[in-house]
Amino acid sequence: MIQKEISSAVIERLPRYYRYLDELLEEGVERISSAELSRRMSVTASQIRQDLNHFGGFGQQGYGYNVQSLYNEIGKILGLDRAQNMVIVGGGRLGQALANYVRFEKRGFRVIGIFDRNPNLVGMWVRQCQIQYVGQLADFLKSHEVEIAALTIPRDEAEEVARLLVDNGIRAIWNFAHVDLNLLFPEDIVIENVHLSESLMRLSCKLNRERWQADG
Amino acid sequence: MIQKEISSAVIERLPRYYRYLDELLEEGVERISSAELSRRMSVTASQIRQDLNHFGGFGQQGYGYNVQSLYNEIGKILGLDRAQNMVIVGGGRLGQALANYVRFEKRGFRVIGIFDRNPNLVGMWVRQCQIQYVGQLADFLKSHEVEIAALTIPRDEAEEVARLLVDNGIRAIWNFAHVDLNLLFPEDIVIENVHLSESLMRLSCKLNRERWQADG
DNA sequence: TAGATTGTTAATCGATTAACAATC
DNA sequence: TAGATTGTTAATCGATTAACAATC
Repeated sequence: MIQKEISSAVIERLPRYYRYLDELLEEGVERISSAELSRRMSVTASQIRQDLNHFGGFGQQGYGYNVQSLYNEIGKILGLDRAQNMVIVGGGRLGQALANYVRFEKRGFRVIGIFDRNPNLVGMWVRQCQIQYVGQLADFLKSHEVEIAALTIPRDEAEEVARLLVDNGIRAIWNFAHVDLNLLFPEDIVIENVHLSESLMRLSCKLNRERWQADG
Repeated sequence: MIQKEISSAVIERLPRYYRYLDELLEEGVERISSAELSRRMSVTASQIRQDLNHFGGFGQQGYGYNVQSLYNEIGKILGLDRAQNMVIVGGGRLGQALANYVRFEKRGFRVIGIFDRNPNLVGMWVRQCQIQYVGQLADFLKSHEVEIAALTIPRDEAEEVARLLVDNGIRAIWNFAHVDLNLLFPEDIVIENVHLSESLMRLSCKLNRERWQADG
């Protein structure tokens, strides 16, 4: 598997390919051409071929792509071919929602700890985990192999906790707090921001523009 | 306010500007130059000026931008200058998390109904709403003015419910289910997808590439 | 072999950045 | 007026699409 420098535009799209391939597998489809996949996903066949070729020839001329092996290959690129431990910091509803999300487990993500600073939440069972006091987080990270942390706490606390996480070996932060953590850490710490309120604003913005266009 | 055709790349960035302007207001900053803002946000000053100019001259030569008025203007573009009602379909933890999220209210989004098909959840209070049975959704939409619906239900049910929503006047769907609803509806229905599992895969993908680069 | 479909190069399109004249 | 900083045009860069030769 040759990896050229892959643009983030391609990385953005990979999980979506993966999802469609998963659906194809469920349907029992064995092979698919870029043209057929392009119809389903409504992107150009050209783009599909370009994207997949970044990783070396997954396809075969005159045949197309084998769904199962393409699925496996993309899974490897996404790092889904191994179990990955994860902690969740912030045991509120959002943290609980993430912990309960069964599908993550199917992808190899395993929540091994949930932490909160609120004593009312500490001790509560969420799926297979009991919420622990956040003061125990550092020790926990030292004694467990975890690279990924989800951060579902308020903005004000996020930076401090993020530093603690990184200082204790966390390599990737799935950040739901409204701070741009990426500006605070060196490049080799992976940050994926999910800013829900910004997403809602985009929705509202598009809706607003619709109204505009309808008016004028 | 002149509105040229605005690229989605710009719309993507607007909420982030809005957030930074909000922070500046909290700090009591009255004016800011594109250069200074560019430092804070770590984007180019050029991009900021280009972006803001899509909407007509918010700035003033030799002075910069007035934080308060720029904040207000962007707020208008984002449609935050008026109250917007919203229903949540799916009363699980994720739906509850969204309903509880206070900050949305600050932005004018008001959750006026939560629905679920699970009888165990029906009747439960979440913030100011009591979860209702999903069978009552259509009637509710007919008798209330709502344009926005958040969809936090499993993939399999999403399409059917989305059709019901659209048939009953919903104009914008904030979609957390793992389906591309945008492929199913005409262009004037606004869809904003939040695919959390894909977000986590991107995180994992970047982490995976880090490891690669470290190795070889 | 003929047909299908990829891999890959070249052309186009759009978005970002640089530069500078306009103007507060 | 002089200095600062925008608005805006032009240049660059990157990503998407089109086209077609390679090959299964």
